[in-house]
Amino acid sequence: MRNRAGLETRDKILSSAKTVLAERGLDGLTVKAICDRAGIRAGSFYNLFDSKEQVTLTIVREAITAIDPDPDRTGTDHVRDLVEAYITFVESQPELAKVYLTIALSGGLTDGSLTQRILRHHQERLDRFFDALRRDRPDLDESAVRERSEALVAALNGYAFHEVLDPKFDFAGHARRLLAMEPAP
Amino acid sequence: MRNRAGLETRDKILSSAKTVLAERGLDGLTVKAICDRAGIRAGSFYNLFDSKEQVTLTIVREAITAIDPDPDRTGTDHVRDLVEAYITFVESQPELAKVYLTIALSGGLTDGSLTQRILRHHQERLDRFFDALRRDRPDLDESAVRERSEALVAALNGYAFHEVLDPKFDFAGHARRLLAMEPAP
DNA sequence: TCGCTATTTGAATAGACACTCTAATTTGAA
DNA sequence: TTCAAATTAGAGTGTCTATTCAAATAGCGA
Repeated sequence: MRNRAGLETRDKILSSAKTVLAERGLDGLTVKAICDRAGIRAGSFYNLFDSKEQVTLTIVREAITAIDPDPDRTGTDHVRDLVEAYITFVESQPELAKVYLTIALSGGLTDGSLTQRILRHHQERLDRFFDALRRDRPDLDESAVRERSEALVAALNGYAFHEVLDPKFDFAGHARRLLAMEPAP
Repeated sequence: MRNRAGLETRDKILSSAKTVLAERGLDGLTVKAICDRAGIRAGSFYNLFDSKEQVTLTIVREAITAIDPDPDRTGTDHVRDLVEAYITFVESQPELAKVYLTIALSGGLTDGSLTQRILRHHQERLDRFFDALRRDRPDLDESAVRERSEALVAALNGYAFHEVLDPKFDFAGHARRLLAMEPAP
């Protein structure tokens, strides 16, 4: 293959960037830090990426894909599946989860393209939960479903947030118990 | 008074810093931006503060106070009061809320002093909710109270997070409905 | 082996940043 | 009014940042 070395370096950069992001946060994600950890020089970095932002964007895209697997199955999944998918994501890739939350909050980069992307994804996720809950609970009217799905997504994000602050937090347990919550009469 | 002018400038700096924080986020909070908006030069800034971090710390301390008013009343307040205090904070100072969440997540500054402070505050807040809920619900055993107060605080943070992402979100409504939630039988 | 291209290097650039310092100015107390 | 202290201005420092580029090197296909 003609450009095998380049692809390998590309992978090294992405994985090193994820590590740096997890250890030092979005602020600590400098080109120098990425290159040092990947064992390359800045020149190689810019041979493979046009900008640092492109790297961050790639990582966020990966996080989005991990949070919402099988987007094609929209229209057939149940709330339980969506919750389990989120649990799997947060537990298997906690640093990616942290990055997602961080960027969502801090607004990302200069031109806001990351924020745009995350907001769009956020809206799609809301819709997907709404559809699934509607299917699971035909006894509720639309506004009740809307309200509950919003509350559910928000609480899930809150639990993820809490888990980042306090790793002893039983994220999976709390997330699953959410499914059984009912408004008191 | 001998140093009235200095105190006035100090106030100008703090309020301008809060505005900048609201408009440009933690990344956009530069000494230059603060001074430009306050109509002063960097020299005056450093006459009144030792570092930029000191300003950020002051603002975060203010946020913490706003989230948890009357810390002396710990031991007498009810869950409803705590929730209402949080609603008031998030609705009246949304950008301060955002800063609080951002710093909690991203780790804040160089030496992590802000993060330490926020983590400590976070733990105190958990304890306060725990105490209040125990008082409000003597019918529940301790582990159930622990679990519920954790879930409540996490969900509140999640709702605040959600509100930052989507300003149309009915934060207050959802937060109040949390109080009425019960695990299904 | 040769040649071409992909890749890497290492130095250089330009801008932003927090922060410092000295000299000028303002201000309040006497 | 006088004067010393408080305050401010404004230029300057050094460090860090992302990014560029010409030149050196490496490695694949023929």
